[in-house]
Amino acid sequence: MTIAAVARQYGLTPDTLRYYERIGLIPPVGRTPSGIRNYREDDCQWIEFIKCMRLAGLPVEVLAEYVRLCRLGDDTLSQRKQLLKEQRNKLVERIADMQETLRRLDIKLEHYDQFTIPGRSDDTP
Amino acid sequence: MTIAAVARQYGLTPDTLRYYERIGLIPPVGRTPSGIRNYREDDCQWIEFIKCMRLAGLPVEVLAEYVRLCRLGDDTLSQRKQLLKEQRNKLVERIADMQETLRRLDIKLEHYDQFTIPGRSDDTP
DNA sequence: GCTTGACTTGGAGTGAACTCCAATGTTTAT
DNA sequence: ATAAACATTGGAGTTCACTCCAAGTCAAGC
Repeated sequence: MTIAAVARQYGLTPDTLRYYERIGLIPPVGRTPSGIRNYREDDCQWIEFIKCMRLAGLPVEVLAEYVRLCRLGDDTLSQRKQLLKEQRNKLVERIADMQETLRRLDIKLEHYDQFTIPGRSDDTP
Repeated sequence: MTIAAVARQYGLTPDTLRYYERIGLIPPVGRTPSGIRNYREDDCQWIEFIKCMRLAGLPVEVLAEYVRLCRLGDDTLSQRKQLLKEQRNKLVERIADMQETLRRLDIKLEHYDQFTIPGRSDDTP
């Protein structure tokens, strides 16, 4: 799979994929004899995983460290687990913050409803 | 209330508060005769609101626009409502993304448990 | 075999959101 | 009344995460 195809498949750009590889956010990708990246199944797995984690806001630095540990083999299992656990806990906190904000926005919107002419609005046809 | 006191109260820095005011993320704060900011109750309300929204990732540009609309009076009620509704919907999406990621992290962690010596770990004493 | 388009690298540039600094003015405590 | 601590401004610097570019290489179609 070429870089363009992978980029299309995951909604990233080739530049982003090269960047991710450069900083170790995904392991090095194999090349054709002429030096062109040839993405295999498990490269795609990594990309999908990283994309998901990035979407949730995990820092690239932390993810790069995770990838580094994975590449060091089984000796790093507990370090990896620790790293993921930390990120998990931060994520839970951030979700809670966002849910609190959501609650506030909903209250504010309800409040606005009282002052806005109750008729058709843009996303409730 | 001085800028330092407000900063302490909300876990921000004076620099951030000045920055927020400069870019219109909070309405202009009243001054003492000598030009020093004197935060009143409703300045603090704004700061608390903005802090909550920023914590959830709403862009400063959008929040500044919201503040601008608020300061223009009742004519902007429906625009404000529209703005908040959009941000609310994006927030819901982001929360969903993060919950999906959380689910994956939990699965991964469970998986790690199978390979890690089940003994005391750092945060489950 | 030559054009067209995709790929390569290294490095520079961008945008968002702060964060820091210097120079200067003000308040407070001794 | 003077030092220390805190305030002001304008503007420069930082961090994060990309994103773009130039100069060159490679592959596919005609």
